[in-house]
Amino acid sequence: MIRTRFAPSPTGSVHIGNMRAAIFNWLYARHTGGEFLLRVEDTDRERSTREAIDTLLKAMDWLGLSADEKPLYQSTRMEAHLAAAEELLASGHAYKEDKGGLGQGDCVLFKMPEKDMVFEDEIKGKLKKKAADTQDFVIVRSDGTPVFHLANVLDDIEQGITHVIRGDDHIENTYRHIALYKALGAAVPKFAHLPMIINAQGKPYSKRDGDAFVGDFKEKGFLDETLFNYLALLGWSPGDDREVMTRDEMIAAFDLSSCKSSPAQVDLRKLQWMNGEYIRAMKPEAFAEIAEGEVSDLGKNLALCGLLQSRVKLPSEIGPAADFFFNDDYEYNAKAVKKKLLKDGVFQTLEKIAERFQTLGNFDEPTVDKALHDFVEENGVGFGAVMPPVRIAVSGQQSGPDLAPVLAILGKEKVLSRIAKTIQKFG
RNA sequence: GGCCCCAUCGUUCAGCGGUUAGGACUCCAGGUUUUCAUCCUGGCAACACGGGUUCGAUUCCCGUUGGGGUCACCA
Repeated sequence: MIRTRFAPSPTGSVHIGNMRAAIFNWLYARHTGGEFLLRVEDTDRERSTREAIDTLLKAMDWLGLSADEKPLYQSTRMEAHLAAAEELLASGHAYKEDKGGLGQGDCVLFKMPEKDMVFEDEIKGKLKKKAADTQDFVIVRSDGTPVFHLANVLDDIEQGITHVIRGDDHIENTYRHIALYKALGAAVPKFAHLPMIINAQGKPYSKRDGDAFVGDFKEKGFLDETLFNYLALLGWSPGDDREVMTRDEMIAAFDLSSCKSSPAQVDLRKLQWMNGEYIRAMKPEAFAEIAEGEVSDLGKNLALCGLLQSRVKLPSEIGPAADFFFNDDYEYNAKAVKKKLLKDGVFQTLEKIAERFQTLGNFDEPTVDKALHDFVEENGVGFGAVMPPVRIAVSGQQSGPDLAPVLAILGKEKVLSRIAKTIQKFG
C-alpha cells in the first residue's frame, strides 16, 4: 500500500509551491489506490497558531485534497522524538557535543555514515553524495527540543509513509534522512523531488512576486478546479496534449515518472485562460451563484447570467460587464459616442427604431430580433448603422453581448427611456 | 567558494538516435458575428555553446556557459 503525505508547517498562508507538492502527493496516492496523509509540523509555537492551521486546512479542503487519516500534529510527538534520540545515542549513531555559539551546553549530533551515498530518485534518477561532502548534524538542540530532520523522519515512519514527494530544495536533506532511517532500523521510503516553481527572474516564487499564496488566487476568483488543474500541469503532463482535464482524468494519467525535473514558472495569462474555460463549462446555476456574489440580484436573472458566462475569465469582470443592466446612470464611453453616435442621421435612426419598439406588444428576444432585422430591411440601411447606436444608447458601451437579448432583458420601458435620454443628451 | 540539481518557441508541456521539432497560453492575420467574447482557419516563434560516441544527434557521454538549490542548535 502506497502512502504519501503532505507535511507543511502552518505559517498563516499556504504557498502555491507547497500546495503543488500536496497536489502531486494526493494525485499519486489516488492513482495508485494508496493513501494520502497530512502531517502538521507545528513545532514552531510562535507561528503555528490555531488560525494558521485553519488556513491550511481550509486551503486543502478548497482544493479537494482529502486526507485518508486524521492529521498528525508533530507537536504531540516530542517524547517519541526524544526517545529515539536516546536510542541513537545508545546505539552509537549519535553523540553529544557542546557546539558553543548561541546554545547552552550539549546538543545531540547524528553521525553521518563514512560511506558514499546514493539513492534512486523517482523523478531525477540516480543521486549521489560522497561521504566527504556530508556532515554530522544536530538532531536535538541544547534546550532539549528535537530538530526538523529527526522529527520529520520519525513521523514519516510513524505514519508509514512509503513515498516522500517534496520540493527539490530538500535533496541535500534526503541524504541525512536516509542515514537516519537506516540508523533507526526503519525501511527507507522512495523519494521524489519536484522542481521548484520560479518567478519571472528565475528565483523561487516568493511573496514579493505577489500571488504566491493559495488565498490570493481564491480571492481573485480563480476556481478550485482551475488552480488544481494548472498546478498539476506545472512539472507534469499526461504525456499527450490534454490540458484541461477532469480530476479523474488526472488521477488516471498521473505518474511520478512523467514529472519533469526542471523548474517552471507560473503564467498568469494561461491561468486566466484556463479559468475562463472552467467558467464556460460550469452549469448555468453554478455560474449564477458566482454572479450573485459579485452583484446582488444578478444571480436571479438567468438569462443575463447566460449572456455573461461565455465572456468572463474572472468573476471580478462580471460587475463591470453587468453594470448597465442595473444602473440607469451608466457612463457613456466617450470614444464610442464620438465615433458612432455623433454622426448625421444617427439620431433620426434612433427615433425611428424607438417608434418601432413602441409598437411591439411583446418584447422578448425573437420579437426584438425580428424588429431589428425588419427595420434594417425596410429602411435600406446596414446593421452597422443601427445596432451600434442602439447599443451605445442603452449601455453607453460600444461592445457587449448580443444586442437582441440585451434589449429583451432590459425590457421595453428601459430601452425606450434610455434611447430618449440619449437623444436628449447628445442630440 | 565546496557539493548538488537543471537547460526545447516569450511561457508551459511533448519529443526518449533518423520528425517539415508538435500541442497549449500569449501575440498577429483571416473567417463567423451589428460589436465584443466564444468558435473556426492560418501565421510568428525554440533544441544555450563546444567537443566527442554514431552511418546519423534535440535526444547518449564529457566540458563550457547560464540559472537554481544547499552548506544553521529554521523548517
